[in-house]
Amino acid sequence: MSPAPDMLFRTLADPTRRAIFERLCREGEQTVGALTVRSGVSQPAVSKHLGALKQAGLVRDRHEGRQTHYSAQPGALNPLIDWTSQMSSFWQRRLDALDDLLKRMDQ
Amino acid sequence: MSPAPDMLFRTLADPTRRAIFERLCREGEQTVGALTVRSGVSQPAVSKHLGALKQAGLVRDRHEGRQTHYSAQPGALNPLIDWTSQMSSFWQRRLDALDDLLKRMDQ
DNA sequence: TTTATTCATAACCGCAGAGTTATAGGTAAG
DNA sequence: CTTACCTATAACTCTGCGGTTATGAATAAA
Repeated sequence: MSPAPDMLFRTLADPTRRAIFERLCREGEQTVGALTVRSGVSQPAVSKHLGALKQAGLVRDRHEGRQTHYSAQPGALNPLIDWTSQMSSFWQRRLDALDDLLKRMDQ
Repeated sequence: MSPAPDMLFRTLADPTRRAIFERLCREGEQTVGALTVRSGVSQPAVSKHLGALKQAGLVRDRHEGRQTHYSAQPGALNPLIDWTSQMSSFWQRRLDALDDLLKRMDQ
């Protein structure tokens, strides 16, 4: 029920938006114009995606003159990592319990 | 561009569907009826969500008489883990490069 | 000052998808 | 055989959102 993973999943669900985030991770800081070029969509669309990414805490913006530079925000993926490892631990724990049970039945 | 993370993100983006998956991870195998009870939505809605989860490889179904048991499929989250760690490694690598540069400028 | 550039916002459109009710298929119970 | 139960599918509605074009605001260039 924690809101953090929800926001991240919804934000990263869109392929275009995730592609933008990936580019920022791979290539570092980019201006809106640079991001727009190979995005396959219009500049306003890119701006909206960047707004969503920013609201999810996935990117940071830095204004310099008349252009805005965006960069990926590292730690933002942590809730996602936490969630996945938690899910993994759940079924792992249940496997352990099953293993335990079988071992005790063995004796 | 790999299709695996895309499917997982889209499937897990919906809160209701993710809640169902979480329950299966926490509590293990469940029938459709049991999952419907505290889901807040109708039984057909739950069935559709389970269908989506199954298509994404996140759950497995087991037919027993007139009821169907669903269980979480452990390894299915691996592409997600890979993707996040890859993104993390990207900006980590760039931070290392920056660190290197600063160190060399220092001398 | 005027013009050009860069980005964000507004207003609108179309569609994917999450929800519903109704119902069919298959299995257990009477 | 008939009835009741469990799940899946069909058909439909409606909202959210990703896309567009048009335009505004701010800054650089001429």
